[in-house]
Amino acid sequence: MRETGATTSGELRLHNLVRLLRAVHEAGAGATRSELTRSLGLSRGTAAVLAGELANARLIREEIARQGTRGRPTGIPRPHPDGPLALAVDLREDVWTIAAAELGGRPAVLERRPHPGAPAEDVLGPLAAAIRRHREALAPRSVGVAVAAPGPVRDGRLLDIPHLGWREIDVVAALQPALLDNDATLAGLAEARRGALRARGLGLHLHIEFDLGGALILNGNPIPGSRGAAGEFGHMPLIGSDRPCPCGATGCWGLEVGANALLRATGRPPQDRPGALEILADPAHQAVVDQAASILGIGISALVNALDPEIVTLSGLGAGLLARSAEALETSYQAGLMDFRREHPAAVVPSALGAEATLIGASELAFDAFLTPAGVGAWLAAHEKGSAD
Amino acid sequence: MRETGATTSGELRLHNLVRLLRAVHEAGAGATRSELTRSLGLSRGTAAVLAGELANARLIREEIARQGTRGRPTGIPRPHPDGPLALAVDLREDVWTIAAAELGGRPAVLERRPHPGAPAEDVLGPLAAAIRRHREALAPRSVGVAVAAPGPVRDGRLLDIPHLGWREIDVVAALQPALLDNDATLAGLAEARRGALRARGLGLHLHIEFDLGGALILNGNPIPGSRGAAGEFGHMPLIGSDRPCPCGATGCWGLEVGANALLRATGRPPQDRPGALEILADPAHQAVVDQAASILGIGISALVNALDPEIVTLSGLGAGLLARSAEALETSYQAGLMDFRREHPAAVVPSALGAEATLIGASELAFDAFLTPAGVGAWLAAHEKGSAD
DNA sequence: CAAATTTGCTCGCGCCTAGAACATAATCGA
DNA sequence: TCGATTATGTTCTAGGCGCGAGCAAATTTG
Repeated sequence: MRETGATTSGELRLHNLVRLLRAVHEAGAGATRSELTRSLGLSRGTAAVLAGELANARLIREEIARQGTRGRPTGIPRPHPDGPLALAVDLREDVWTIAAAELGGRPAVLERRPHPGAPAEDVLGPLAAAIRRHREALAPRSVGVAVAAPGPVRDGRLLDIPHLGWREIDVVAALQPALLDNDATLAGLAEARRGALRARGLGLHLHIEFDLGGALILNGNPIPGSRGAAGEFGHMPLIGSDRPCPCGATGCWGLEVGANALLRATGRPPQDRPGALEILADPAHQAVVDQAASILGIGISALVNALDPEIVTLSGLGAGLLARSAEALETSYQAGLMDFRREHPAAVVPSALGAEATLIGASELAFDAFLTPAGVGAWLAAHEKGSAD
Repeated sequence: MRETGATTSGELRLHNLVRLLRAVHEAGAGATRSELTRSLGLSRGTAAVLAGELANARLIREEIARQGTRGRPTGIPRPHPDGPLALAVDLREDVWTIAAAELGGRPAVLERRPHPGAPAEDVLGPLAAAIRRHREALAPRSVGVAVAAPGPVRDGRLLDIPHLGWREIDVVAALQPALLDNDATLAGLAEARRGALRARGLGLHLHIEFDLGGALILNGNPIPGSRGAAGEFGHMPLIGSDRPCPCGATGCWGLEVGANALLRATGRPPQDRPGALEILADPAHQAVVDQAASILGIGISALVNALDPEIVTLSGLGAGLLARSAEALETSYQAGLMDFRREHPAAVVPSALGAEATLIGASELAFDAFLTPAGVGAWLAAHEKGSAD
């Protein structure tokens, strides 16, 4: 999806426009036109034409760079203030959030509402209405909607959230024009584009809440499952447990790491996220935290052995476990590695984005669909008559 | 590596030449020029120019199609009989094989020799000499050498084979111009290009001998590890064992599936490959085979849960376990899956290529490096003065 | 044997990018 | 303070590329 690959000389122009616009999106601002020209391997003449065309279509706006270097000052192409917006939706078990992001920018929250959780129609109906309202308010600037959901997603449409009783809910049909993916996968995507996995070849992101999921990231893109349900890394029997998992399998290691593991070990009832955070913060429960961190280390070592990522990032409770119990995690991680990996083991680091990650990932997903010859081409066709500002 | 992506109109020609040549390589023969023209989205005029240029450079030769359809007969572009050759080397613990492959063709064995196994210099020295000899004999047709090795490979250069005492052997330096990868990974690559993983989105290949390795294949390409050592799927503690593994970790499930597991369960000494094959073929040892197959099923289910491949292929002993004990494998595989995966579980099938797979994979690796703008461009530059035949 | 069909071939057109030449606007150095 | 230097934007021409229309060629069909 990131490599376009032109075939005809006509497609070439669109291909290079997309490359330039994508570079602006990735850099946010911060990159000058001359830097972009060089890094994309274009001639100055071509770059001028492309930048002019993007500016004309209100996709970018060039500002003069305040600089200390010699020579004629170059421009800094920035996302245009009237440019495209992606709508990012973070759907959680008890609340949803709608945000809008400009190219290269962070999503800004438009609306956040608690919801009843079940039945699914009572959640998705109002959410669909809210999305429609915001889409209409943002009118021609909106170029796509992407939704992050807290459960396995299949075929880009169907969502399961077992403990809410959601079974094969067709979220895309309910929300109409929308892209859908798992929240952990999208947190990984965000990390790949804007966080610690940026510019890395192969990276592994693990997101821990009640469940343990994530994404394997290759060159900035999550490896997609054949049915869109990859990254369920928590559902492997890595620790010889025979505890049944709500997923239907047995002994999943994610059961011993997630929020419910902390609650169980301290005798609290399950499904209490604030409670889990309390335990994580409470020095009196260090042993419980150490135990979860140790098992996390085992799981990470198994995945590093198998997949050989360059770096592993942790978000959600995973970041907390790493912060509070780095030693236990590191010890079991090292012990589980193959000998030849111990010399240069993949670094295990916390996510750089925190709670914002899922919204960022959703907006990246929406912009990925836009930043293609088809998407940009459609925008250009709609804006080409508009002259320069 | 497969998507080139032209930027200038000059690169466009090379890009399309590579696309066409790659299509011929993938189809072997069997595809007519008009079919290729359509599937590549070219106009007839452009296709004529491209085909002419490739024929002129002795990369393809067009033969007239014997056909029953109406209309003017189209040509069948075949690899040129004087076209490029890839040298594929299968380096095993006790023997090496050198083979040569044409575009789109199977490797033909040139030389096979047993070797002492250790020290590494005594193996690689004569092998390097043999490769050099064959390269010189094939003179200008040879476009690359790729080596499949039976152990983890790091950084594309370093090879470990613990039980032969090979530690961080720089195979590439010893064999000079050569690409190196793990045999299981290359078997997976072969399966992806010429076998059961062909035209699949995400596939998983597992190769079982003494060790259990493989490759995760996305759109025909193995996911590369950050240090080139991905696919060591056997080294995860999936079954609660505490058996130490020669790799340095503990409880690796590959230990209970590979050749040594069969030998151990029947009281035989380890490292006896023919012995393991005997056990696999002997109905008296069905229970032992069932046990290994059952554990294989557990491992596959864990990997399917985590990675969501469309299909899983098995080679080496894995194909034998599937053939001899499909029921035990299937039972534990199903039991280990997450509920929502059981509806359409990834199919588990034997490799379509058998023992030839590693050589095929090595030749694909060598041709992958050639079938790029740089590789084909260099060949064209060397052959452009030569007129048509 | 003629009509129909499919494909190959040739050529002009529009489009694209590179690169050279020039213009512009900053810093540097005396 | 002011020319020299440097880096970049702008303009324009030249060279290439693929498309597509029109025509030629070769086979099947009836």
